[in-house]
Amino acid sequence: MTRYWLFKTEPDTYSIDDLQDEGRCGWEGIRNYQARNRLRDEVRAGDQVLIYHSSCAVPAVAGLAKVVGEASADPSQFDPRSPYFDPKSSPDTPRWVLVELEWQETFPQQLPLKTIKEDPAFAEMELLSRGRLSIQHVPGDCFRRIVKFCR
DNA sequence: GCCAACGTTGGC
DNA sequence: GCCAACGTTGGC
Repeated sequence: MTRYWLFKTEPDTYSIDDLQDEGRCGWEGIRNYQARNRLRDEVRAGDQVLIYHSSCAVPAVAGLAKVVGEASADPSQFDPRSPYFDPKSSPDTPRWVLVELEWQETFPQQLPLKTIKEDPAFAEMELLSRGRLSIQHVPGDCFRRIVKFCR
């Protein structure tokens, strides 16, 4: 069963345009246990992922990607030069995982957080109740509404 | 840049 | 295992 997700990213660090340029990428740097557990236990190949830009002028849903690789050890946790380095993790028992994403669309029209907050149809979005969680579930009807709005 | 909300750490 | 202190996130 295809699931729908929203992954947050700071566009100054990695944006939907970067993903479009690269085509696909390992979604590295998730360092929160609840988000990690979702990546490891729930995110599956074929799932659809809305890419959300946070900590920027207009926080908004900016594009669409697809999961093409399921959870594996995030190499950045072992790299002392990476901002995501975790000295408490080891290759024997990796603490953090990543999934592989493939770019699908960079939306011509972004859907701002402001609009999501104002429209009762988006009341179930985790952006409203669990804004800090970086890997969020998206109800199917919300997903379809968002994609329709943004295209 | 502020600060509220939330997650993590570590002493007990 | 509790919880106070501390650190981080992210909208504004």
